Amino acid sequence: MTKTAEVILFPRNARTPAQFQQWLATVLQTFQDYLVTRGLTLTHQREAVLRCLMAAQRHLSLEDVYAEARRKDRTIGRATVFRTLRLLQECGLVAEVGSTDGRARFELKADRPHHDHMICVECGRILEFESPMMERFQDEAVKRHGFVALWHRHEIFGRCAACRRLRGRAS
Amino acid sequence: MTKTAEVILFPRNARTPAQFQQWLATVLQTFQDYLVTRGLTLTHQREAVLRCLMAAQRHLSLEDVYAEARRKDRTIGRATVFRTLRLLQECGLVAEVGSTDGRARFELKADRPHHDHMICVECGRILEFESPMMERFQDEAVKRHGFVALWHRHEIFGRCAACRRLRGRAS
DNA sequence: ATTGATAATGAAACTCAGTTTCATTGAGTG
DNA sequence: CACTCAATGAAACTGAGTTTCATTATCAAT
Repeated sequence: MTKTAEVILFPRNARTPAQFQQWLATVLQTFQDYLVTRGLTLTHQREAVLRCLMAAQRHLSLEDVYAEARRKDRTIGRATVFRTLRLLQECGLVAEVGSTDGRARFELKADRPHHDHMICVECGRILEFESPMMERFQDEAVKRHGFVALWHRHEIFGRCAACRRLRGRAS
Repeated sequence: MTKTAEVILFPRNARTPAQFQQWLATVLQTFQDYLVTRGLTLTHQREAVLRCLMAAQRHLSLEDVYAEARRKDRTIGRATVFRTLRLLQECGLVAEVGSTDGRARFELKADRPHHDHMICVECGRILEFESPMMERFQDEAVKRHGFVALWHRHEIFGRCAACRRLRGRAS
């Protein structure tokens, strides 16, 4: 299987600095609210991890977040990043997404409405797409089986337009 | 409203012994054909791994296959099971499916038409379902982005009807 | 401020599924 | 038979993920 070095996120919708601040405040508040219900506090390390994810233009792995956070604070540890990512997943702010290199990657769910992923096996690029119709039929299928969905993962692996143009259609 | 045709395929549709033999022969032939193109041979160990997967009534992990194969042949090794599973994936006979316990699990793709999975986070049960409508909208989305799909993974994690009845709706 | 309780932390150790190494076996060919 | 090379299993290795543990930070109650 192809070993891709990096997962690239398609550029997110632009945000003005003011919009970003607004968004930041909201998300931080959400996180803090969750922490409070657990008797925990929003420390500067926890905030740093969340800020990394919010500023990132791509899906980050634990190691990515660790390296990035460490650039600003030499003392932050892997363990804290790990534990914070777990907290963020528990409160629903962050989700793990698929990757082609065996490392878990994370994205902010609060960022954009629900979307699925197309992952290029050639270059590792991740294309995000929405399909309300698919969501609808999924909901229907789930209900039909008496199931209650908590989260889902829909990843299509294949070859993106750019890679097909470059290398032709041959496998 | 369009009616989606979903089918619960687990437990799988019964096969008569004769039908099973027919199926077995076909699948083994497919595997051997692939091996030949690579200058490899269908050894009894490789056949054993494939037979385990075909006989199984559930999704097996590497360790499951190893234990099962070892029941019949004390000498078979983990490494061979691992390598055979890789070969089976390469030739498209087998696919990795999601799990809740961190161990990769495998299923025969040749067994049934394409289907997606609902995975109960409580009991780990996997419900398989088809939704042609979802497939259709997926194809559409893929085309729209100039993507060519090779395979995909659609897993819905949640709580199955039985577990909800048992434990109530509380999280 | 001082104390005591407890949350939080980072470095390092540990886990374990997954993967590779390597010496040996086996199957096929000339 | 000798030669080649695929195939194998045991054991060693890998590395992302996770836990441990000694230390530090926080904060409430003196």
